[in-house]
Amino acid sequence: MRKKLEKIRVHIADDHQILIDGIIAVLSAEENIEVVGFSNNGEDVLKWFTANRADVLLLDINMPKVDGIAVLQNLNELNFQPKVIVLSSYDDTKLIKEVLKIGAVGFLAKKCAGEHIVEAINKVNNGEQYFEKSIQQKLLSTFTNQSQSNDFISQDGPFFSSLTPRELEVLQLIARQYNSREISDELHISVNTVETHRKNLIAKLNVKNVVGLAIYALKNDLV
Amino acid sequence: MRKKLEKIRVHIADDHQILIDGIIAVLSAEENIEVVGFSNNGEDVLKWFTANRADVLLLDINMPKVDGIAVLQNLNELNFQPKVIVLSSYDDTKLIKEVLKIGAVGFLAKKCAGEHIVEAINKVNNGEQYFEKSIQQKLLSTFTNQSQSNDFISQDGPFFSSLTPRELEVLQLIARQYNSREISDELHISVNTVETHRKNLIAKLNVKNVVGLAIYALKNDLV
DNA sequence: TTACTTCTAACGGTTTTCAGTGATAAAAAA
DNA sequence: TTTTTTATCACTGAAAACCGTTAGAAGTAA
Repeated sequence: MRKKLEKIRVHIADDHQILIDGIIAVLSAEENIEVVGFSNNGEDVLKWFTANRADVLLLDINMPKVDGIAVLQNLNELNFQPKVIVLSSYDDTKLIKEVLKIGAVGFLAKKCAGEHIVEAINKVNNGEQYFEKSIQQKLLSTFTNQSQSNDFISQDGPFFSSLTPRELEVLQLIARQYNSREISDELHISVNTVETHRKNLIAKLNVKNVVGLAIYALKNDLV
Repeated sequence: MRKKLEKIRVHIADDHQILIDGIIAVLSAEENIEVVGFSNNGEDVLKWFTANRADVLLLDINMPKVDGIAVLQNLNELNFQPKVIVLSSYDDTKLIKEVLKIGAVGFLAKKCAGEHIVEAINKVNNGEQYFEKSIQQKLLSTFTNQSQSNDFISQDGPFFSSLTPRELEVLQLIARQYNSREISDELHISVNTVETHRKNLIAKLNVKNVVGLAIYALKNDLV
């Protein structure tokens, strides 16, 4: 095991510098891990990775300018792709599935303890996936529900389908306090169409009303 | 200066354990600071302080069960009161004024660097206040605006009046997707009353509709 | 005492949302 | 090519939100 000499290169991306400093402090105790860079927004992450490389990227979803989702999508075009562990304030199963689809290999809720970061970094660097036990259970339970209720709309939304581009547009405008008529003006479509999109959004995201939509938009940085 | 022997006792309250671990790691480098406890929700903070004491409390606003605001209000009843530095995701001037009114003596946005924590802890322990420069400027500018526009309703809301406890309650329930009838059930008041509160909220916060209210609630960690 | 704030409640009317249903056409995927 | 997805539009009726205004009771502060 003379691999000990090669440290795992880690980049941290989060808009809360205080959290980055904290993680750096936690990781500094690890001999085989080295923090080689950090960014406070998605744009800087992408810039950094054009000129540098890291083995593992700790990526916050909720970031200004370019959000974590967009970062993940853009990272796919790199030659040397880092293993991405997503950091999130919310252990939302939809979000987890979303980021897994687009290349993340680990997921850490910010409410977890610092020691898990070390474990996560080591695991993903070894080619494994990393999830906390609580998240594992959540994922398993939803998968179970899904297979149980295979031919009707599950509680978690219709087959976890993601939003269409148009739905996203409508959602963003809703979160900007536009009402249906204003959205129809903005997008040059009928009010009826807007209301259809709105209804589909409420169903897909499994929320109760506009408030739920707004909160979803905000939590997912769509505003 | 033989006071060096007495370390500043710090308690950290945040629902993100990962952040707590980080701050602990940062503070562990300081000889005159000792982290003597932490909590992941407001209830635990209050429990801890009934049996223990600390010089400084780093308090997150956005916490489950009992939020930071409520913690601040309850801390006033303690015999030995800690100096409270509020941690927040957003450097919202309204929120800052709110927490200053109810006893906080420092304010740290989570996007700030870890080194500021040390500075903040030392300052408030010395009886001073602590704000970042960016926040200082923000506060100054709003105070300036306030004096300039003294006798009419400013863009920032009517005289920056803060929300009443009841309005806060209603707002929180709105942000949880409750409709007026459900809120009236929950609070045991008439639907009309709820709607009055709702109208006053929309006017006070200068938003357009429920969506605006929900977003305000989320941005100010009221959810 | 007066004035102010907060909480409560109500009325009348307009606008918007929401649920359900159905339908068409183009594009994309199988 | 057939099927599915996406985007579009329409109608209805019920529920909810929104607007403006008024007003009493209770508590607090000047």
